[in-house]
Amino acid sequence: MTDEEWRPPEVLLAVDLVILTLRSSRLHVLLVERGIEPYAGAQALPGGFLNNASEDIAVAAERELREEAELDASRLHLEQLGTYGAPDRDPRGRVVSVAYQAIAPGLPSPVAGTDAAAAEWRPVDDVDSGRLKLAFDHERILADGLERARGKLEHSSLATAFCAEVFTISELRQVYEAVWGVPLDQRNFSRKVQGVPGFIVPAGTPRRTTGGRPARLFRAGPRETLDPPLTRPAPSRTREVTE
Amino acid sequence: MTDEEWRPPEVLLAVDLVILTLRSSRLHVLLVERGIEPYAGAQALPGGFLNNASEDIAVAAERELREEAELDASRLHLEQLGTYGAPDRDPRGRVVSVAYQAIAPGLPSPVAGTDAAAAEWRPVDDVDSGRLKLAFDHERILADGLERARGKLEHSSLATAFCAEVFTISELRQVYEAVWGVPLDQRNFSRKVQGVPGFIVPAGTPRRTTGGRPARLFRAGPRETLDPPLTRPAPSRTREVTE
DNA sequence: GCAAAAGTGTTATGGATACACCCATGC
DNA sequence: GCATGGGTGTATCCATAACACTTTTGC
Repeated sequence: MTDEEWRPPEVLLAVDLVILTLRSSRLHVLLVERGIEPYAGAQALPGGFLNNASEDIAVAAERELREEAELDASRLHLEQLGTYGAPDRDPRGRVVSVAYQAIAPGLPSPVAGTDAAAAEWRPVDDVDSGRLKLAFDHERILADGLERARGKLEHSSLATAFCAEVFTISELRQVYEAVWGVPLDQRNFSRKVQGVPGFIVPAGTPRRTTGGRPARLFRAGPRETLDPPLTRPAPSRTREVTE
Repeated sequence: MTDEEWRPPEVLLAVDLVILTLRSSRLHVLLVERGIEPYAGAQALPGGFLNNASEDIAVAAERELREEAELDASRLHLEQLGTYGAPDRDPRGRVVSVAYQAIAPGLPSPVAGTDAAAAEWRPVDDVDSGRLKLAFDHERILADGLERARGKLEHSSLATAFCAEVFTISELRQVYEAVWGVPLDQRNFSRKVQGVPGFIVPAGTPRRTTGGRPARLFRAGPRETLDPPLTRPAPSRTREVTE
């Protein structure tokens, strides 16, 4: 406020990405092996600094998504997760990181590409259980991203972002089961999602058989917020009531 | 990645505050009149730049809360809302703002103080309806904060942050009615909140009469997440189903 | 025919709503 | 006593959960 000579301090602004996907019914996150110090050799979330002083933060997130993961931001869900700016989080100096969360459909090949050679899909369980350590405060960022995803499945159509453009209800259910970590009744789930207007809409030819009756195909509907929501089973609740 | 000579750009980091409270059953936000350009004379959210390069962002938010609103961060709810960094959001240059949301109990006097002379509580309706214009992108920040608050009332104990240390169930209900903008049945609400274990706990002498039977007093319980949640009535849902 | 996966029907239960009714205080 | 606000009881309704059953394919 009182600015005679005083000038506000400048900081370095970085963008980090929590990119989640489903591979063989398990939740995975994209990690890169760091090539330079600090934390050289450690696993970290993809990310980087702003390109120049006039680059928009969201644009920088899309650029990193393209450069490090070879993913097209216009084809997947991307939202801001939070900003992490503890003074000592990066030994190089004052780096403030804006974390973004991306949800990608399951992809056939990992990310074998040009610039993204170091990137690999890792099961989130490996990080959760402590088997895999991440650089900086990236474990916290990932944890926040997972928590956000779990919550958003209930109230938003985020789950369809894990699926290909057309998908079956079973595939959608597997998303919920993987992210929530609970089994769901296939029959009730089917009716429930179809009961939410605008969540999923039928998509053409019901053919994609894996040995049983072919499932009908759907694609994501226009609705972003689910009403009524899909409530996840609450083991904690029933336990507490019994006592 | 390829850093021969290249250095990442630096940005100015600001903190803005969405401070909400309840005054005479209406939701208010704290606004300050800007004294300097840009937007001199306009209403804006309280906020400011980092003090120095090693100040933590959350600490800066607490400091602004103290300086501009004379509120003690340790006594109220404070959480990060989001980061706003469009390149053209501030004509002075590249300013990235980390927005924080604070919830304060209704206070007797507004904020008549020393440094916070320019701060005033304003009904959020005045901004919502367009009667009151805000500087920068602060209308969007406020809108995001309101949306966040509305959602969090359902799943968290945020509502108690609007109340004094001890409060009646009616007072708590008024919080929900003001933030959601809907009337709630006093009797069902009473049972519902008491049915959530750990949400509110009895607090001593039931005395605070305004002409009727004295209400029992409560204080916030240990629980942060509500299980089961308090669902808000959905007028949109019933309307859409009928059509 | 048989296995496998998808989809439909039915029922019991529990929570939410919408009330009527009772309680405790000030005046 | 009576007005005023706080608290409890209860019937109805509807969404959910649990499960049996039918349908449609590949082999």
